[in-house]
Amino acid sequence: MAKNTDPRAAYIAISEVMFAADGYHGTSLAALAAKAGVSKQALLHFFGKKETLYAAVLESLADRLIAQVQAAYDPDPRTHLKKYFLEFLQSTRTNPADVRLVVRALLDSDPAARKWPLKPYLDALCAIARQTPGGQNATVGETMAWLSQMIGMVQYVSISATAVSGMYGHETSAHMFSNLEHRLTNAVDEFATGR
Amino acid sequence: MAKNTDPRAAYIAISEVMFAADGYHGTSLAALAAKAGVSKQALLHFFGKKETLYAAVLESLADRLIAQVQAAYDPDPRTHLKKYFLEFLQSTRTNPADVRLVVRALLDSDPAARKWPLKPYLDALCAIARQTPGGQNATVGETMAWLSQMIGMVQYVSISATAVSGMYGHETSAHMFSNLEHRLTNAVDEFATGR
DNA sequence: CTCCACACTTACCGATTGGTAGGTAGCTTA
DNA sequence: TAAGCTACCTACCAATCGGTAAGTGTGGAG
Repeated sequence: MAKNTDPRAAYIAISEVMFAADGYHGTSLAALAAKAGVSKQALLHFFGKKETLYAAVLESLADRLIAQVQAAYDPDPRTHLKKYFLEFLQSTRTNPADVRLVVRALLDSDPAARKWPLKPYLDALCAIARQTPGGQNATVGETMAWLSQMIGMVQYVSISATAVSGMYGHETSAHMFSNLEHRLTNAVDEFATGR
Repeated sequence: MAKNTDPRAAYIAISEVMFAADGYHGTSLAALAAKAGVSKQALLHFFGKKETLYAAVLESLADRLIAQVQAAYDPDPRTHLKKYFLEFLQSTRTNPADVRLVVRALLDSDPAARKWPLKPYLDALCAIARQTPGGQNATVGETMAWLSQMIGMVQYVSISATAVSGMYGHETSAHMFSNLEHRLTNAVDEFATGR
């Protein structure tokens, strides 16, 4: 019953890293099992299907993203947003798997399947943004549009960091991160004051 | 010899759409062949391996991206950039496959493999940006950092459009595009005038 | 008419895929 | 102690994977 020995959570953690690295189709049950040191059937025992395991990984990811938003809490919504985005940017350097998973989930999202595990995360950020002075005059659509651009910049910089490092050196890549810090802070101020 | 009957180009075009939709690992040779109305071996006859076909698709993509940059030419580099980014944004709505491919290529890019087919495209944009008054004071790293954020916003909005439409309605998604148009134009002015 | 390169084809291959069937060791509960 | 649950295991399966081998038909050059 102890959580530190919950095999299910351990399998999800291992699967997340591998799905993030190679995508859903690029990651086989056998490879996941080998990494976990068990047989395929240990995974199938808990999740039944590969698809269900992937869904569990995305759910766990969503929980972590929301927790990160809450961890950056500040009574002032503008400061809350700033703190969150800077920590979010920082976390993409120490833990790139999450961003890769989100982008892969976006790419693979089936419009027909209405299940969208990351919606609560976006809703949480949207609610905070609309508490700022500038956000009160903004519609949900405007707020979401702005949010997507914020998140998009962070995620794109993160996933392209590897390639950019290879092409132009890691200094250029590092520059992208520091440049983005200023841009994020400015953008939050811009939005929070209503432009 | 006539280009409109060149089977190789036709196979690349079909493969691009399918690789963009389902990724490299999610697209089988059999599926590609079925879409093209030929057998697997028709594809292997031209490309030898699936990997080579994928590389040809990326090369074709890079050519098209560079052509798009050149098509937006204007004697004034600032206008050139504005025209390009707006057309780039527009093209992501009419032809989402390209953006999806780029992002997938970024996600799947192997740091060990030094081949990076999209570098000429980035170099072309970088050269134009550094011709602007503000760009002349910027290092390559600063310019690349800025460029990545521009491209990142466009690409993220494009790939998340499907999911956002499902979650918040297509009006919100449309708002993201129009909002981004202004932001891109302003950002080019900001960069070109040196902040 | 012959030759031959081109653009394919069918037939087949071993390896790997996700998934099923059925068993088992160990702990917990009655 | 017997029953039952959890957390696995081995053994196996059909389908599909990327890729090879060996032709086939057609159209143009000599």
